[in-house]
Amino acid sequence: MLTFAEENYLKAIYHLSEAGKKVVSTNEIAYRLETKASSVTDMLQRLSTKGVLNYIKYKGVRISPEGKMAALMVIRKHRMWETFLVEKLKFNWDEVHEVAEQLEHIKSPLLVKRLDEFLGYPKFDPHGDPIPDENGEFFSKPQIKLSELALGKDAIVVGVLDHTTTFLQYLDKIRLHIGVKIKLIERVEFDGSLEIQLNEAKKIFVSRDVSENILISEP
Amino acid sequence: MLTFAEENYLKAIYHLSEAGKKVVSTNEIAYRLETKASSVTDMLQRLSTKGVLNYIKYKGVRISPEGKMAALMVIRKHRMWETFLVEKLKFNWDEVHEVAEQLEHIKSPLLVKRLDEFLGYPKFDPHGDPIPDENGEFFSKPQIKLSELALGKDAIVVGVLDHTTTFLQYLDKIRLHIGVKIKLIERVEFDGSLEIQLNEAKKIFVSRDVSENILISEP
DNA sequence: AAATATTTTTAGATGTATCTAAAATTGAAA
DNA sequence: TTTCAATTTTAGATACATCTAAAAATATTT
Repeated sequence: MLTFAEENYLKAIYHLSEAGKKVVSTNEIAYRLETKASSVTDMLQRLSTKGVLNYIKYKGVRISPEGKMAALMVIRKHRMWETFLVEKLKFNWDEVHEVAEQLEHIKSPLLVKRLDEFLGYPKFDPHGDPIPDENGEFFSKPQIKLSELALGKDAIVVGVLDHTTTFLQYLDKIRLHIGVKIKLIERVEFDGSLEIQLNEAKKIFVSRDVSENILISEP
Repeated sequence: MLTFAEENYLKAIYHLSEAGKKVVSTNEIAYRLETKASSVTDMLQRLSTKGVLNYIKYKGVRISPEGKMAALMVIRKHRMWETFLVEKLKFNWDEVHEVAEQLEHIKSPLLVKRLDEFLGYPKFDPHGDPIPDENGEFFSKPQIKLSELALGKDAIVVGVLDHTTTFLQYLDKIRLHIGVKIKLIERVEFDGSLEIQLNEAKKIFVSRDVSENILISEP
């Protein structure tokens, strides 16, 4: 049985390693979790003993198959709770992260099963991120950044890379949500900002920074 | 901000003191929380420093007004989550306790508010226990034990004193649920067991032990 | 390749939450 | 009222999760 802190480390390592593909360094983990490298070393040694990480001193860490599954189950719960909060409790998509960070650690297989049923087996959370199923499998839509969209092309907004409150609230303000159809009207060479059309109606400008944090897919 | 363990101690002390009325001893708390008296002493000293308990060495402990409110908010969340699990996720009433023990520690005022709305502001949980409101206030129905019901009298089942899985499953089996109308047909003097009629239909026998763990009120 | 910089680990503390064993206090019985 | 038993507290450990400071290993630059 993993503690809350252990689950958080595992989740961070899973994300940093791009789904377990890459080796992750102590400093990367420390930066991500806003903690000290020495604390990370301690935890890596403990998680290694528990068999969820393959850790070699000074050489970085790799997530084990059991560790990957454990991380995926935490991510599954996190995204399922976010979906619950938005769909059922009328939370805004920028209000769910912190609460889901707590709820993701609740241990009850029955609860996860029933919640999944109650939500109608959702495949994506309110931010467009895929929800792993009970076997850790999930859809990964082919997607590119809005900044990479070709001029004149249509696309659908399918996700965001930044999950901060400020970014999500800004997207609310400009009415740019998951599922919205967009067309690239113009790209300003000087600063990389874009003029886009939303739902064949309103035209808006977004900066390069914003366009690099919005994920889109072919319609 | 209180830790999980601190909240659990406060809740236990609140219950043992009968809503903060009585002074509670170290041993009582240790027995209730299945821990050692020395661990309890440690915790009482810490909680006393935090202002939620008034503790005098060797003389027992009394819950402070702030402590009482904190305990009530944990109990509020516990009972609200139990209601959610039964009403929305189709849990049986004997399956909810352990999960609610985890969920009651989630810190989010917005979540509590929205959950309350979502459930339609319930006043009682699936076991018939009252749910305190945001000010810590709750209804306490005038209620007696089934064992104290007068012969030939009608009553409504409004609660249980024992919350264990085995007891609740037994009540399911004999179809004795919250809200059921009962009438006392006969009391066996020898062992205190009762013959009762459920919903003006089926007649059943229950032992004294069982009858002392069922709460009823006048119809 | 040696010197320097960066990264990582170890050593030693701190706070939480628990334990066992021993000491102190209280309450009850002789 | 003294003695004995029960209760409660303290002292000293252990595990978790974190920290700072110092040491060790690795990577980079000259």
